[in-house]
Amino acid sequence: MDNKKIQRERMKKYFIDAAKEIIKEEGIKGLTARKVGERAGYSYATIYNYFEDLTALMTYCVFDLLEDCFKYMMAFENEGVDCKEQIIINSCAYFKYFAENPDMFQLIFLEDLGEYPKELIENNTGPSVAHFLRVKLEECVEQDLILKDDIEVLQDLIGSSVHSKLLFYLKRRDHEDLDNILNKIRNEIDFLISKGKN
Amino acid sequence: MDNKKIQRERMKKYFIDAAKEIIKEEGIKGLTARKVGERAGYSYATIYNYFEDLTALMTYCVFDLLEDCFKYMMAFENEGVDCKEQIIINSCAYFKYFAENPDMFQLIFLEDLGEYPKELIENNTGPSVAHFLRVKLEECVEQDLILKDDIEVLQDLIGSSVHSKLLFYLKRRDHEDLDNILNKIRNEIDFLISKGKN
DNA sequence: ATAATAATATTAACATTGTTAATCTAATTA
DNA sequence: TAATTAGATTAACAATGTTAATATTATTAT
Repeated sequence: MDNKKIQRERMKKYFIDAAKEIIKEEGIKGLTARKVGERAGYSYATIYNYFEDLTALMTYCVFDLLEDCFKYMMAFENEGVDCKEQIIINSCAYFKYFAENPDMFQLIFLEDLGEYPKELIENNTGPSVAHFLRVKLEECVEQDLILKDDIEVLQDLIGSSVHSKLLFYLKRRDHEDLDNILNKIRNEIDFLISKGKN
Repeated sequence: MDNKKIQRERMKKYFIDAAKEIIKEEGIKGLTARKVGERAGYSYATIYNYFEDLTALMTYCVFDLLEDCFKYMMAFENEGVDCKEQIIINSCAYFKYFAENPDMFQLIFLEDLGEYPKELIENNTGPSVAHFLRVKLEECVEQDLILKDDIEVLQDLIGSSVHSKLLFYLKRRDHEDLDNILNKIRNEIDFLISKGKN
């Protein structure tokens, strides 16, 4: 009976889609078992036949929503542009995406989701943002902008620069405005890549 | 009637202390109005005579707990040590403090606390960790390790490196162990300060 | 010192929440 | 068509933050 599995997956999807909608419209705090049930067209308790608990459902949402994020980011790829500039553009796009979608940041980086179900990890083979950055840094090596040995550190420092700024911005721990922060990101990447080779 | 104010402050302190204890013992999720009331020796609703709501109480705790953090950090200051090394030691200490006190990280950087009461902001004149880092970087300038113009960027990049690693470590978004991360911090600061001057 | 008043603390109550157990309904199988 | 199973629903629980009504204590006025 493979139909069983198909049906089960379909049911799960109803709840996941409902949850995604709610998250998008009302944020994570707006996500409740009752609302998910209602929107999916089932009773509130039915969820528990398909998901361990609410955070399990949330976890499925994360992996689904991650795709949106990637798509947004990749729209900024531009073959013609110099690779350092491409890294800057992409990092700023990454920042802007989360600045515009704070709940995605919350979900992807902050929410306590326990361990991810392995089912989800296995399916997550798409090209990650980290991977994109690495490819571009390798291009920088070819163009003699940075040293091959520094790729690792630079990748980490650039990622840190952006993530930490997102953290402070979205959690209102500093009071800089968006343009200011984007400038800082630009400056720092420029600093890292220009001074890298020496 | 200035006694009124004194008494009010005292009452507030009872609740703040109770809340701090609970946070230390059971984490932020363990903090409830009922528990605070019980531990402070009052009914659960009395809190609302002294604080707008639970998050207001939490905010007071943050500022109180911040002091603990500073003390811990400053214990690592060592006049004899080279300034680059001092920055590394201090950054690692900072990381370790939050690694050992994840709830402090949650409170200080992640929790949604709304705007801080101005009363608290005004009293917060203690030397911040950021300030300490800046002083040490200025020392590095004097020793010709870095350029004066780069202080800003370097301060930001070092802070970002540590904060972002804390974020990923504490929220289990990567799976590196503590020693590994501390090594990375060391490497990155070393990279930033060694390559800074060129 | 006692009565009136104001300040403060407590209890009761409400609306929400996640989650579980008991019950009902629809589908499958014999 | 009857028996069984799977699935969905309702009812219920305990915990939470918060508010309104009530009780208590402290202050003030007579």
